[in-house]
Amino acid sequence: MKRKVTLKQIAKELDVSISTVSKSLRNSKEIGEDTREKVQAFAKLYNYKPNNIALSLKNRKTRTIGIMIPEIVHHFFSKVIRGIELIANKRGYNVIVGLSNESFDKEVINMEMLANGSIDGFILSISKETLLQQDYHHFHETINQGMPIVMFDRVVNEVNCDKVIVDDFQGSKKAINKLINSGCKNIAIITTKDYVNVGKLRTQGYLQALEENQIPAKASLILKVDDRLVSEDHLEALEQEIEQLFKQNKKLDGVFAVNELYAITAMKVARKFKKKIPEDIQFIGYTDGVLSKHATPSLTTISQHGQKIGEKAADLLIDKLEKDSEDDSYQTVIIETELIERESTK
Amino acid sequence: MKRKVTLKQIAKELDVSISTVSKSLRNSKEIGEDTREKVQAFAKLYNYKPNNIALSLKNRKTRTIGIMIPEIVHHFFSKVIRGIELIANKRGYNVIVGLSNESFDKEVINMEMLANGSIDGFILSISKETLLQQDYHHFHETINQGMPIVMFDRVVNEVNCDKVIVDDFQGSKKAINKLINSGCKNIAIITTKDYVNVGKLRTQGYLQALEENQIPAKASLILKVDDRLVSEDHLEALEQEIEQLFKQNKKLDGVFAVNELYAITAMKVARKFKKKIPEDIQFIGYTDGVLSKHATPSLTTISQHGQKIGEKAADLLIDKLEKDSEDDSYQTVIIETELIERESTK
DNA sequence: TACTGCTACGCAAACGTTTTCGTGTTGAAA
DNA sequence: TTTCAACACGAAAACGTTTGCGTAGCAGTA
Repeated sequence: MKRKVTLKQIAKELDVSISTVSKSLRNSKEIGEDTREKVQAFAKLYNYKPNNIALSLKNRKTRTIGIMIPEIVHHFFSKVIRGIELIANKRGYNVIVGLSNESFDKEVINMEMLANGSIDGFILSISKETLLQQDYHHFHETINQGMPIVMFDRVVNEVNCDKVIVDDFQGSKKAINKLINSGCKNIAIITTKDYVNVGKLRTQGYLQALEENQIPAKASLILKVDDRLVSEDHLEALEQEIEQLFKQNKKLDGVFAVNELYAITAMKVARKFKKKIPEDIQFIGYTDGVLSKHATPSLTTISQHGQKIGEKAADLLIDKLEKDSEDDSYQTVIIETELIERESTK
Repeated sequence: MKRKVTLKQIAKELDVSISTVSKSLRNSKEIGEDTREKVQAFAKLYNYKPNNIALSLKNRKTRTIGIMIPEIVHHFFSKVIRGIELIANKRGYNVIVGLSNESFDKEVINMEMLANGSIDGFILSISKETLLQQDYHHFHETINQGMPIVMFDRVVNEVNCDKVIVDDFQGSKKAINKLINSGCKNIAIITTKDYVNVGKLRTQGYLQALEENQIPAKASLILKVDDRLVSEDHLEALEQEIEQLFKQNKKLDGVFAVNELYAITAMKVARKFKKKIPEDIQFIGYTDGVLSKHATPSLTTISQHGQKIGEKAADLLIDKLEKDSEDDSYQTVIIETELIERESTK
């Protein structure tokens, strides 16, 4: 086992100074041609690569981006990571991942752990618990220390930073308009409690679309599910809530769900009620994932373009990192949604 | 914006030496009680946290684990990451993620990038291209530099390191035995080309199970799909190949597929052929993912326990990192598979 | 007084780089 | 012969830590 070779070792071996070696490798013309070549040959032979940690310490830059997300076993988030990694690598950065697991404490601890020199900036999506407690001091402190943050998807007005979001409002409207144009008269929405901002916006889009089409909204058509039911262990509870929705609205002919799982589960309930999809009732989900594509019937969805979100977030962050001027202007980029039509709608 | 405070700044402010500050914070009894308290109070006030990079350089340890996987938008791999992250965090390590995207070159480049001081050890699963080319020099070099590697799932005998694998052979047998016990007489396997080791093992398990039950294997019942068809863009091609399988074997009554997607697609084809599941034909998949759980009918699968694999791999790596003795013994841990019965089998 | 032994602190090296500045050696011009 | 620029290289500081060792000051003892 041979340890990694350092400048010092090369210097000693070739009987020159460390500076000479360093300059030779960086092709400084301060060094004579023969010395330079000799050093370079030796370095290549021993496969010399500069030590990243030493460089980081010297330059006070790590060329590493920290990601903090609530959950990684999730189609949307992993797509975002893929986007971030793609851009980061292309621009010479590495990516370090922290999981908050939807917990406020883990979010705080993980951020502190990474903020002490390990990374140059953050890309993150806020955990549900943090949204609930509305405690954003850790973001403010991080930003205050001069470490830029880019938030995506679950963002919050109280924090001043670059943001990449999906136009949930418009996306939702797009879905409802599609249902209306396909002949639906009684459209329900299955959404989450309001503290998750994206759920709130999607509900608002639903209401607005109805209004614009002179369709009166009915409270019984709005089902706000407790978030904890999204956890895969409480599927039966979720199913029962949706069954209630069907029973209360016999003429239901369209369903818009704010995530895949709700939509798939709703389709299952519809099948139980002997309704034909899409003839009797149509479905649209949100977040284009693997479930939508491979369900039977396949599910029409609003795609969020997770990868694009990641790419944009990474570009925003790296731009800020590499701009020397410290401007305090922040932008919010909106990634357009897209309606992907499949078999669950006419 | 206030930059992070350093020992030097505290020292200057309190008019003591840097060493005094450092020792005070580490509660060295070399330092007098009053000085110690003064320094600690000041440090707390300014929220001093030691700089990780400086520590890494000094200790020649980063307390960071590098993960290199072929793909992150993948239920199995993200579960593994979750397992790694869980253990790593618990034991005070961070996790840095590299994606090979199934490419040999990216795997090599990414590994070199991380190996230069950024991490203490690797946990990885080999890319398909690397498996195809059988070029493992980058693994050998990394290990030679004294950086431990733990491989999982897609491993290879040629590299000497700790490994965590699934008992694909037994898992596959488990599945086939289940089908046989449920009355299947003509069981097909949908698998990948042999260069992916896990596909090969699963095929062997299939053959062995048949043999043990005195059922002759038939070549027409073994469908080896080109891997590129797993990419979601070639679903029709995949579907056609499976249709061929059905046409050639009219009495087909059981299908074992080495991944979720193949299984789901096969069920779709069966439905097209008006076969009832599980009455006329039964299905078992491999890799328990979100598709299996929410398909209709839900799919019986062999679960690989991705999270456990990640946890075990992380424990193995950290154990090796923290053991000072340099023992050259490597172990291969086998994670048991589990048959999860759902609606696609009787 | 002279010595011993604490206590409480500072100095400096080390981790591996990069970079600024200084300097010894040439050869040529004055 | 002196002077000077050009060349080729080395010394040292800096990034932020930790730690072994040296030492000034002081009290106690012989």
